[in-house]
Amino acid sequence: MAISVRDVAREAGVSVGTVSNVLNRPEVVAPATVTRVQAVIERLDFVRNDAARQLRGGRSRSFGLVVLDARNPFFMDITHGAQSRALESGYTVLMGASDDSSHNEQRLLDLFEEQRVAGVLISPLQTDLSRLWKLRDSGTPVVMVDRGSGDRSFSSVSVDDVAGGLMAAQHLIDIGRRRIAFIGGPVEIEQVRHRLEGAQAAVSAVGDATLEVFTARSLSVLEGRRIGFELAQLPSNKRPDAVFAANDLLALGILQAIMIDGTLRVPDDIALVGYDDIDFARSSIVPITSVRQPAVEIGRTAVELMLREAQAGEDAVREQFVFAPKLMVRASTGIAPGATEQH
Amino acid sequence: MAISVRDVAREAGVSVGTVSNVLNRPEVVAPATVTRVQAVIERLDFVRNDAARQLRGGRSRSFGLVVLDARNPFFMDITHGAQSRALESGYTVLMGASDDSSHNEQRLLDLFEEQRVAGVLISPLQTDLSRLWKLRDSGTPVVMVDRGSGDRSFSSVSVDDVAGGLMAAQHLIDIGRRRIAFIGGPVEIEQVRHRLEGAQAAVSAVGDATLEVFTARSLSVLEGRRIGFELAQLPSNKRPDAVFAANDLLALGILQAIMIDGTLRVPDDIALVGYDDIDFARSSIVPITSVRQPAVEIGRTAVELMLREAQAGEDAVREQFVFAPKLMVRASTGIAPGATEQH
DNA sequence: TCGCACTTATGAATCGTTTCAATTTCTTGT
DNA sequence: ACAAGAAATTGAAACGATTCATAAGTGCGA
Repeated sequence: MAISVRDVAREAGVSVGTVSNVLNRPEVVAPATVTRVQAVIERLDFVRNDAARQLRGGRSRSFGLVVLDARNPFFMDITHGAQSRALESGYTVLMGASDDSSHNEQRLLDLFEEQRVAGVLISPLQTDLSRLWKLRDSGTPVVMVDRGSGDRSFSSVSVDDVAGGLMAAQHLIDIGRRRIAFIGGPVEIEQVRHRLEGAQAAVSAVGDATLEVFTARSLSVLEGRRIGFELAQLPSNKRPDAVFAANDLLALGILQAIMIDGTLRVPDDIALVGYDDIDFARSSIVPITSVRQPAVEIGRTAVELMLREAQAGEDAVREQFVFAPKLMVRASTGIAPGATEQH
Repeated sequence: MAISVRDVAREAGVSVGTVSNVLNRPEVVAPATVTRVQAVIERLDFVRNDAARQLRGGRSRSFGLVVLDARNPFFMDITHGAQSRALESGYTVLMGASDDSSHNEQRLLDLFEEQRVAGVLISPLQTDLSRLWKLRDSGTPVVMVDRGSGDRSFSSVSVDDVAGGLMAAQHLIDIGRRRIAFIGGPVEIEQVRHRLEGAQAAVSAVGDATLEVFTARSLSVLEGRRIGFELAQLPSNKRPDAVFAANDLLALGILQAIMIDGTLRVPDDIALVGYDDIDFARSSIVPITSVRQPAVEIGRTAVELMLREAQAGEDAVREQFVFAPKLMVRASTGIAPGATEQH
């Protein structure tokens, strides 16, 4: 059924080796031959079989990317950045989501290993990195995304989450809030823990400020809504006057719940800060103050480090790239609605 | 370096054929042998080489999915649905975005063809489907996603866009609007044309209603914002009193522009209807009335049809699955903000 | 005319898995 | 104890592209 190099070779009156050369290093083939073979390729609709190519070559020309949540615009942007950088160097990106389940994470890594991907970019769920060590030992370079490599044993691209958490909480304190709620989870996610850590640092530096932690089961709009209703129903003497959500999806859900409930006003009764600064944070009912992370850049840089590491081979230098977060202040912490927003 | 079936066979004292059987049909191998071989596999950290598998098998166990815009939550949801259904049957989904460029579309299809994917799911950009015919002729089943197959030559999963456009415009007319603007593009996208068609039908059925068309360069938030500013600056006698945007991203952008500009109120001065009903439509500054499409279901169903078609082989029955759209009315066309929204 | 260097082309070996016809081993009933 | 049939195992062939050592062809100066 399918046409192979052999068919092309026969039809063009050359050997298979020559066809392969026309495909991969035309400069070593006589121009006339190149033309003739290409004509036959065209005529027969020959399409290279990537599996055979890969089998012989040992490695594929794809990177595997494991994100925490494929439906979160933040990770979409990372993926986008990674794809575009990879494409520039002739690579493809296979993306999969672990969706807060380390079982899924394992499955994806197994899958990528079977595919002999040229490298794995991962925003790991667990603190246990042994699987990643094993992966690298078997010859697959690994780069951590949106997560630093504490001991510098992996290349990584991350944003300083402790600093981000700190600036979020500090901002709430600066606008006069004292009963702050941190909403985030699952705690397995390092990013969440770091943001909380930063917030705690800011709060404990102020005598009369308190930080109450609400654990979320996932970083989703739905979960945010659930918790938002819970908050809205608290008696006013138990209710926080500010919320710092571990990501924008949660923040959006919380905001929805508060609006639907209707008894509280944002930011008057409750101020709200999110994290990631996804596009939709600025266009929500009340535009949400959020900690910005350069998602597309993170994706691009991760692939960049990957390419370097793949090039260098065994004795690769591990690079840790850390971006600085930036607070985007909007109506949910006090800027009047309708006023020109910060960019 | 890497362990192969041969190594496992040697170590376990069996033939390679038996190792393969343990991997693929353990029921034909004696239980004791299965155990022994599996132990060796475990011990040596053997990982199947998918390329070799595929080469021998002729086809990969992945489907290729081409969407119009990977960062649009609507397509994210389709992807999500497709992934989850595919996984249930042991398949993987490779997703790529054409981003309004038929060049990208071609590149992706070429890539998928080289990979010998088990099938291609595509939301095609162009009306010219010859590439898809060729693809199918070469043995790759094709299913159209979010787009009907007019002549029933392909299996497809779509939503009745004409009906959707009609109900959107009809709703605007019902709430008393007469100067309606349709904002959408590029016109190459069939979905956009159909939605416009539906809107035109609704408008032309009412004597004093008019429909003005603004062509967008892309279906993005940014483009929506550009057009939104344009609208906001029109003198009141030239300004539409209602906008029907071809998707929610555009609608969101338009809304942002109007809010930033600050001279107009939604829905009082301009009512707004979007399309797709992405999660973020209901949590925007003014919750947006939108035409709902069951995105996750579309993805799942597309893979379902794909599986059937792949199973049936040559003489496959082409099925056209058409979902009905549903109007979700929210504040941007009049429901008081804060009131409980429709679900 | 010969020899040397250089350009082209060749085709067998290779990658690692799966398949399947052939062979060996095990059960059973008599 | 033996034949017949079932169960388990074997190993060579095949998938299709790439590589590389080798061979064939060309040009040119002596």
